[in-house]
Amino acid sequence: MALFTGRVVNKVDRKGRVSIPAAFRNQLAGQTFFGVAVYPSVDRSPSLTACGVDVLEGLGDRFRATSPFDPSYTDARMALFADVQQLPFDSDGRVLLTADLLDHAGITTHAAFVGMGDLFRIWEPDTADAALRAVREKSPEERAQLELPPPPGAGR
Amino acid sequence: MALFTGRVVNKVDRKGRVSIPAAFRNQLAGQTFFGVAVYPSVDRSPSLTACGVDVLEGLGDRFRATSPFDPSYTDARMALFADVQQLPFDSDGRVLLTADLLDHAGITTHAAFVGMGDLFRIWEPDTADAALRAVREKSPEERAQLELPPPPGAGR
DNA sequence: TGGCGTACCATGCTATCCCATGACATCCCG
DNA sequence: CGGGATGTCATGGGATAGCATGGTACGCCA
Repeated sequence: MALFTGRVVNKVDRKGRVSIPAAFRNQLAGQTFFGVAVYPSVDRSPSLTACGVDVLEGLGDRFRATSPFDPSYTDARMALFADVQQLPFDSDGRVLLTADLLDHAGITTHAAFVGMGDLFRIWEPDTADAALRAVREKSPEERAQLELPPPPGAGR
Repeated sequence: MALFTGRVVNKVDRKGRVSIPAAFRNQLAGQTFFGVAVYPSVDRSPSLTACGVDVLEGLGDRFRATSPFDPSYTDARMALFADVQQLPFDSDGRVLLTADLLDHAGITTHAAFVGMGDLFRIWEPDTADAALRAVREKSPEERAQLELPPPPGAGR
């Protein structure tokens, strides 16, 4: 499974293309879709969140098991999929970020890729630094207490 | 399998023709019917819901497993299938939206395609934006709580 | 024969592909 | 341990095919 770590800054060219760091791209090899899924971060930070499409396909399968006429899941379907762009890699491992995405993150000439485990984020580099600094400046005690998901099989 | 994501606006010409976005159309390649199934959204929103015919075929198979004489399913058969139009792609990947469908969604010159996973919706663009805004403006906490289908194999 | 619906053709644009270049980092061999 | 060779990676630009869109010709049915 994909595990994204580290922080890399790459250049965005005049066409909006940007190389996905090779370390990230290699994590995504062997998927059904050779590219990334990117969406504006849900926490309203000026950043983009990215993952492999297999994550979305797992979600899609769950909806596929429901009736296409059941209105219960309409909001969830929109919230999850409407803002997601599936960006294919070109032959050199680059993707074309849409104007919407660039605008949301305030990215102009450079993009910072920040590993977050099974996801990664794309920032304007200065903004990324500020966000990282905020996390690092927490005291050791605070960092030790950061909320983690429960381990698998934990009681409910 | 088809996974529709993102939002695209295309033009509707004087004849009611509209290009299905290539990203969506390619998801539908290799189906038994080269086109889309479209019906007025059942949640009474002024939008159309669309999917590949394979989704409906799956539904049809479930009815096929029952007796054609069993009156229990008569209403469901009518409710589900009567309002569905199967619209074939022309040689350029366009479909001809009927006056009924255009009217239901209030579409005149432009149509917004919104990905919803295994389905997508077609809206009048401004109406789509309003609906999307309503979803986006939910807090991250609310969005995390949206009702999802149960994961496969979940208890019943 | 007229009207309408359908299929086919033409065009401009944009994204995609492909190749070239340069910078590193690594590896291998002396 | 040093230096050169090799391959990967990031980046830029130009050619090409695909896509969205508009228009026209044809055929069917009334």
